[in-house]
Amino acid sequence: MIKTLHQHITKVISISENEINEFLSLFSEEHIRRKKFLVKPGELVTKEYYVVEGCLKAYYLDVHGEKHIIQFAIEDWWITDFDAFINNIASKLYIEAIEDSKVLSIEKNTLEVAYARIPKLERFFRIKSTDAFVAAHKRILSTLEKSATERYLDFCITYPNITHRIHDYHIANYLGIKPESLSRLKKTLDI
Amino acid sequence: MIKTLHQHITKVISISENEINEFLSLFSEEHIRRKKFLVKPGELVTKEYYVVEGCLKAYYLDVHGEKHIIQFAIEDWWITDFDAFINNIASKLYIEAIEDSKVLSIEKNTLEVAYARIPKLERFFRIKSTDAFVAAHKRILSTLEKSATERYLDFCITYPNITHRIHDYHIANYLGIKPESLSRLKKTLDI
DNA sequence: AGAATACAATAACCTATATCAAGCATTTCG
DNA sequence: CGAAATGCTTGATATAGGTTATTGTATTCT
Repeated sequence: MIKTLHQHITKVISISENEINEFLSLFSEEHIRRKKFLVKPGELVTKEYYVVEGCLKAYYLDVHGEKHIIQFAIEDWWITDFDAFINNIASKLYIEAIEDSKVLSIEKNTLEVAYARIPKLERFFRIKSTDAFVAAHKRILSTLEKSATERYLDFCITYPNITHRIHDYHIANYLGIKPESLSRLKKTLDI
Repeated sequence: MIKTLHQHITKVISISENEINEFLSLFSEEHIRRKKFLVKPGELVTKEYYVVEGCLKAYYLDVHGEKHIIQFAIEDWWITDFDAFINNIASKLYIEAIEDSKVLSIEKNTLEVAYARIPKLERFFRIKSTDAFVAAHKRILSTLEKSATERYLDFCITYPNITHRIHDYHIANYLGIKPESLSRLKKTLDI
């Protein structure tokens, strides 16, 4: 279980066996059932989660009660409310399991201590952050530039492994359209 | 000129005078005239820029030749094509001065060497990256959730210092709407 | 198995923003 | 200085996607 995280890290930085084992020992294994929550609005978010197995979604409700999915996370992805986690503020997000899932969690305080003991980890998380930043930028571009149909096709290509695991209304929500519109859009694609 | 960058960094991390001066010495001052480019598509992006004075925009042209502004940068902001810079790939962006501007630039290689000599800098750029990531996420949320009018009001509140310095068609472009729509939208706000 | 619930598809109508086109004001430049 | 280019506003019309409602089909629960 820890092994996938081990590989995930050593893919990005070179680090001694001692150091990485010390770091991995700081994570806790958590099991979370479908429809249960890792994070709810108003809570402080003290942990960051690495997904070992399953599928989760991060979403929030806007002032009109509309749900907006920000991120899906499957195996080998990180998920948390980064805004809340980084800035020590109350979460605005729900993070909910779509499937029964297994995650590895680490406390923010623990992570800070680890940064001090093993500076290479700063590098790992800096790289992860910039990657995430670039991905977020790409998503901004796609909403600015593309029609719902194009975004749906992009989604299918980029996340083939997620598409068949989650409902259409989740995808519609992620794309920022209504399920009815996604349905209409899919019909025109079949022709 | 270097002083604003000095303050910018010491606001975020604590670092000795020797270390920060060593780091600051790695930057070059560049002057760039209105309508001139720091970056053009197809180029490798080897530098990151800190704006000391002036105003710049980062934009790209989509397959239909439509222009999309990703970011404005004024005094005390960083700008580059982060995707190209981080992943050593050809840029897809234009970075163009809207006003005559002064920037401090640092080479990627130089920055990597600086990370090795002064590990605290990893921390600084990790924090900057996560901040940028969170800001990008907020922008995603706002395009998913808000009307053009709401986004315009947000823009005016968030960037009061930019609004009066750039043309409406730049703002429209940033908001993802046509100048005509922004004009109409502003008319309804006056009532 | 049968009832209840959740999800997907479709249709008719509505709204925000795009598109196309024209006119006016302001800035830029020979 | 005057002509040209640039930017803003306004009007008429088009379109993507939203809203509401209905029906059919799969899941889930007891």
